[in-house]
This record gives sequence, C-alpha cells and structure tokens, in this order.
Amino acid sequence: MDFKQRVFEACKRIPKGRVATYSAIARAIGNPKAARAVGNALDKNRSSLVPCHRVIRSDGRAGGFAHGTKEKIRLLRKEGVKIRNGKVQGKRFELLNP
DNA sequence: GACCTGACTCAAC
DNA sequence: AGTTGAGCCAGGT
Repeated sequence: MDFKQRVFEACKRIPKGRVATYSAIARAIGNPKAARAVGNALDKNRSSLVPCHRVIRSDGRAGGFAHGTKEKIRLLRKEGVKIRNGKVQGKRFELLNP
C-alpha cells in the first residue's frame, strides 16, 4: 500500500461531523512527522473520493483547499462542526493506528 | 540520486 | 498575536 493510499484510508474513516489534523493522520499511518506529506497526498486527491475537507491544521485552521478554506469551512459547519472565525472550535477527532 | 515544491508543525523573536 | 526559520516527508522533475 502506498503512503497516499494509507492517507486516504485514514481520511475515509473520519466520522461525519468530526475533523482530524494532518498530524493525526500522519500519526495514524505511522509517520508522526509526515504531516506535510499527508497534505501532499491529499493534494493529489483533492476533490476526489475522500472527505479531505475534514482534515485541518493543528492550529484549528482549515489550511489550503481547492475551493478555498471558506468553502471547506462551510461544508464542515454543515456537517455539524463548530467553527468560529475560520477556526474549528469543536473537539478534533483522533485517529488510531491501523 | 539530488533538487525543488507544497493542503504542515514547532519553537523563537 | 503575526512573522520567520528550521525540520520532516512524499512526489515530481
């Protein structure tokens, strides 16, 4: 399984209404320092088959997104995630190791 | 294999 | 509180 594949798998198991940080994803796939690579992997996927909009930065910001952070935030709010001033207020979902 | 890029993170100023 | 620099990683050139 490729690195990005693992990243996608991790993203897919984020429940609706929950968000995970890039670090959490990286940690879940076994590379705690690979947050950057995680973002890179999602970048290739972009508007594809995984809920990439549920992946956020460690500081609560949305980070980059194809349709802009605003749109991403809107989607998250629609799913029940509390967001304030462009930052996620609710608790973030912690992924577990595979 | 080296170099550059990028949806990242942390610590220091 | 916003900016800067250094660290890490996968992918593409």
